[in-house]
Amino acid sequence: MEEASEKMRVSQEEMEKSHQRIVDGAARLVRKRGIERTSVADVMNEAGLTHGGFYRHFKTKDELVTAALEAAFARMTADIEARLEKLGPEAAIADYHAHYLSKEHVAHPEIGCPVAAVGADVAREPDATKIAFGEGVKRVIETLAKGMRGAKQQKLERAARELAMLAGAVTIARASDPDTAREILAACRL
Amino acid sequence: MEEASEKMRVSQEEMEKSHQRIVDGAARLVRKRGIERTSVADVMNEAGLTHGGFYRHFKTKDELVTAALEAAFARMTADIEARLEKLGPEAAIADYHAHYLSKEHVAHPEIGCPVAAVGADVAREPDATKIAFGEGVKRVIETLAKGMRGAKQQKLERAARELAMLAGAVTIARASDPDTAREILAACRL
DNA sequence: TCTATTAGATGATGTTTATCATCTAATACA
DNA sequence: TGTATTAGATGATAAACATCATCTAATAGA
Repeated sequence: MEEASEKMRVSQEEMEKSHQRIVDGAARLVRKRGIERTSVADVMNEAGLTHGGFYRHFKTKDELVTAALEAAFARMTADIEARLEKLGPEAAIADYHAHYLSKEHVAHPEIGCPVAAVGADVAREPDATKIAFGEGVKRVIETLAKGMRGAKQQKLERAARELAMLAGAVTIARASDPDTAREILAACRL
Repeated sequence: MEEASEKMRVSQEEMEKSHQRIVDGAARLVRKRGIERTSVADVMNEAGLTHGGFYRHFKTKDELVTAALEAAFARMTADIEARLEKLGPEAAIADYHAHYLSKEHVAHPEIGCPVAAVGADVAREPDATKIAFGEGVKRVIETLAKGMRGAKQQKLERAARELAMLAGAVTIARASDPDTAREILAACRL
């Protein structure tokens, strides 16, 4: 095991690991602090690197944000998929519903749904970012629909409404005083 | 009508008008560009003033943001109230539902619902701001509940779910590509 | 093994921004 | 009417930040 010296060039393999750390760190920081309040330097720090090296990985901060959102959505979809595998349709949805509206999810945006965490932010980002976001949303809805019964179109629409309500509820809960937060979550919990 | 000279002190009445212009401009800018991207100087400019005078009206930017949110929620509540007056219960809710999910609302956050416009932003603001936001949400829910039938608690819960879904849907629509936006809105339109 | 390439480090740079200090000319109250 | 007060203007200041230029030491391919 050699120590990394200061100005070391790193192997391709190492570089890919760096890339992953940068994207994952950005996905966490962006959901926690928002897009604007997440600086490139912070992300690089989080990845154990310094700010200058950033531009070997991404052309701009926007590009990083887009990649971070893709990563966050991928995790979210995988999470739902895992519950489907374990619990089967309907039960998986109920389980996810409860998880989404839980105290823990509300308290930890950095590992939670990107829609609730940065939905309003992304509305002001460039088109490329919105396209990635929309793609992520579409995939989440399709995954949720897998856990529902009925005709395909009905399932997709029900899934879309479900996501909208969940994201709205958690967004409101996080933006409100604890009392109002409780009320909203309880009303949506059902 | 006298011209306003450069370094004029203005009457109390005039000052209150300035105050209103500042708050209203902030309410518009904040919903349009987000809290971070709205600078004190921009707001003052919008109000026809220069940046320096700002601190005669507010102690900090946070205080302005809080006031702006209160103003935005007040307008939203008044809007629902007006529909209730004109259309009566149920019909007013249906009307507001359709308006909320309309292309126009999606395209104009600066005059629309603050939850969809800056919900994610407010989650990262100081407690004082969140308290004002929660208060606004509570008032909107109570107003929506007036337009519903059933027991009081049921009405409040139904109203809360309605607001959550509406805000979630519009947030997603604004943050996505046009295609995904259409799908979400259609699914929630019912 | 030798050399061209490059990941990451260091150190600007220019911009944007919240906030403060100071100034001036009206207002508001005595 | 005269004087203390203050709304708003001008100009500074200091902190963040995204991005660029440059440097260095390894890697990767011959």
